Amino acid sequence: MIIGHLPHLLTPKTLQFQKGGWVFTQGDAVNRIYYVVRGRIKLVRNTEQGVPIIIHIAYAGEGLAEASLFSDQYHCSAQVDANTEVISFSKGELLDYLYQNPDAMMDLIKQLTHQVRDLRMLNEIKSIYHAKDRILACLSAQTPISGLSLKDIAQKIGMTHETLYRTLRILENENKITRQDGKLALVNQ
Amino acid sequence: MIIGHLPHLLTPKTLQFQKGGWVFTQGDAVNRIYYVVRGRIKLVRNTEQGVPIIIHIAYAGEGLAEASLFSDQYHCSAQVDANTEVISFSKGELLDYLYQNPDAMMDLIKQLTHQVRDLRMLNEIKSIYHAKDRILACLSAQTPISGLSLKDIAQKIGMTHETLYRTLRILENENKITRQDGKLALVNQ
DNA sequence: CGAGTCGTTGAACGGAATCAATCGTCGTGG
DNA sequence: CCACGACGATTGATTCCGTTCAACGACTCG
Repeated sequence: MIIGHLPHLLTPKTLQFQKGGWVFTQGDAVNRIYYVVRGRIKLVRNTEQGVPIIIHIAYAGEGLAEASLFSDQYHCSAQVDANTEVISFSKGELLDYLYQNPDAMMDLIKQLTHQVRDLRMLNEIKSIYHAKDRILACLSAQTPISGLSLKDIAQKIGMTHETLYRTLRILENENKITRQDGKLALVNQ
Repeated sequence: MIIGHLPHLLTPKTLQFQKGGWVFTQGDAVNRIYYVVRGRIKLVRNTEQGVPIIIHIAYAGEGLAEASLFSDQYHCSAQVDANTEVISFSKGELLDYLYQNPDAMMDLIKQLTHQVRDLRMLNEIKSIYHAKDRILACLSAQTPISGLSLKDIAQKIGMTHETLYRTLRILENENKITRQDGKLALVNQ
């Protein structure tokens, strides 16, 4: 994560939010850049047609709308979905610091390229129609799901939690996967 | 795209591929970084379980596995899915150039953050169950689909082309969308 | 001219969503 | 401390709709 590499002079601020709160709302001026430390945050965009659409659900370790580093206003709202802790940095300070530290920039590029890779993979996993195959692909691909509840995993791979529970049960009975205290693992055939 | 900002001294190479050809294969040493100029390339990973999984399908304008900038071997294979033109740069030269040009790095960061945003949004769109809603969300969200065939769009938003055709017809009849020479557009209610 | 691909429509099936109910746990406040 | 509410995990029954398989016309490219 970006956080580990940032010097303290960047005046990070830690904030606690309760479910339902707003970290920022669409149209707000972008002054600070946020990262989720604990909890879960929903990014929602109000479209011109009036129908709000979910853009992303951010979990611990993720940044909120990093693209806002380069825009003046947030293009979406960030609604807290569970009790959550976020850390924030001044956008200006962050940009200045990056610009003067090639190593930090390169590091950020590295993180972003890995994020892109993971997201692309997740996208393809979501294209798999059958729940069984999707779950197996998710496990084969080492999609980062550690620390997530089953419900969150279901959300992440695009199926209802009911279907995830049922299909895990089937895969377990078929000896394709194992479950020990919530951790899923493939059985190497 | 990154390409526009790169100086000619980076010795770009342009290559043509026919369907079925391989740009690189899993395990190859990463010497060059590729971008799709025209056509379509499938990224495939062979998992330890032996089942190959599709990681991504790259269209014109996209980079292939930018994450490989920071690794020694490709972690997937790139198979040409249609007659395709790619441009490539030396990995070493590219890294050196970036490292010495903060503006170029910042520019790359900007592109990557936007890519991340787009991918996150696409991910959420794919979580929408009903075909109608998914298509409408895709159009509302201004997902970049221009230039893609309907078949490619179907692939991108995770449904079969048959379903896309049928649902577009329904949405057209319901006056929710319009189609003029293949271009889709929302009807502003 | 033929192969390949895209766009399109039809019919049938299967499986994932949906709604609903239960149980256990954890945190919170009275 | 206990009651209550919130939430995760789980299972059941039903409905619906997206996939699948199949077929066809139009078009392009070699």
